[in-house]
Amino acid sequence: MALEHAILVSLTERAGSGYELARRFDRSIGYFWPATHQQIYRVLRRMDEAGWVKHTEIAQEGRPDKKVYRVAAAGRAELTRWLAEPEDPAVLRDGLGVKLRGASLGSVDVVLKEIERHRAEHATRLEVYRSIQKRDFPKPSTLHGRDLHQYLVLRGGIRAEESFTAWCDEVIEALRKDNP
Amino acid sequence: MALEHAILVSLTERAGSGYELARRFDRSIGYFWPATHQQIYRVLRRMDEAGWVKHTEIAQEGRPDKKVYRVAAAGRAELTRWLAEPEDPAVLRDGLGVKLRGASLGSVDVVLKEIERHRAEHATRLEVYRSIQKRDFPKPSTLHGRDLHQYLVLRGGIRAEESFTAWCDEVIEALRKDNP
DNA sequence: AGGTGCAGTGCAACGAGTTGCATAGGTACG
DNA sequence: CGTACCTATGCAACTCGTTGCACTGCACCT
Repeated sequence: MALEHAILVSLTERAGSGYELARRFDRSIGYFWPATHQQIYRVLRRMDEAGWVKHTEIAQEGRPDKKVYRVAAAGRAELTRWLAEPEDPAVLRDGLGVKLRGASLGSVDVVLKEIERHRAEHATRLEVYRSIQKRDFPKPSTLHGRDLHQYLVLRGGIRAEESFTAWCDEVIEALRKDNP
Repeated sequence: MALEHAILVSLTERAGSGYELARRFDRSIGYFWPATHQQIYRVLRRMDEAGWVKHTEIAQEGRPDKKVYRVAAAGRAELTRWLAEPEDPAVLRDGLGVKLRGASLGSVDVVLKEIERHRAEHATRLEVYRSIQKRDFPKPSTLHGRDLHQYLVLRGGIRAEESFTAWCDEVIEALRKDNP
């Protein structure tokens, strides 16, 4: 599995503390692999014990000390091993589909409102992603290597949110027509 | 949370055994909420103890006995309660994004092959969904109520797979151009 | 003076999902 | 005849993810 690997990818790009990693996940890698600070701390300790990463304690003024992690040789080896290993395709998992499926057992109107709410949230995420795209990748055709990969991951997030909001629109329209 | 509720929705439509439910999940509800037989058996027992469902043991010839579950009053109440309750929007979680992000740390070529493989799998799922759509919902504009909801859920699965395969295509093309 | 929020790490308990295995009889194939 | 797959249920162990909490100290707002 992969929180280990997601962290290794992030740490290879740049060393950082658990806290910093948690914030990075909220942005970039988190589009495809969300994680809370709790998970991250636990996995960091595990990887430290396994020798995949090393940490240095850094004393700070006015702030708590922090542990900055770097990827060790064993971690790099594990990462390349994992990159070459096939992975099971992901599955969708969204309670909203279950709600829609069961809508007629409760109030269709309430479920409709819920779908509108989700649509709004996903549209907000979409706007966030689009503004990142504009800011960080204004000329996609000029990208290469790591920057290109990062851009393509962002594109995945954008496409997923576009598709989801479009589905919500289809559902909302159909339910409105059916439920006058 | 929601495996309970997914099962309640499915059982409300039609009573069934754990085994049957597992197979139903492989098809319809599983597009949005996959579950293994293990999870289903465990949750069924839990719901039985809680009085949300009742079971009848049915002896069969040439086959093992089975327990057919029906939704009880408490289960119906729980289901309508849950339907009215707001739910957190789902997040994407796909290791493929992490691999792409880290591609330059290993072999871009190997990651590209992996993406092609995922594309093929998702395309297969998409074809399955489309054939279900053709077979079960040839005239979507005539649908109402529960049938309409079921159709719209399927549409969600179709849209998700379409969007994913299109993203894979974008990635494959971009990586090929970048990696001659 | 008190509340909120940020930076920073962490424990403990729980809930959800995964994997391997066990049992058992029937059918179908080579 | 053996193997493999289908129906049918379930235990045990494990990993993964979630939630609530604890502690420190500074900055900012009202």
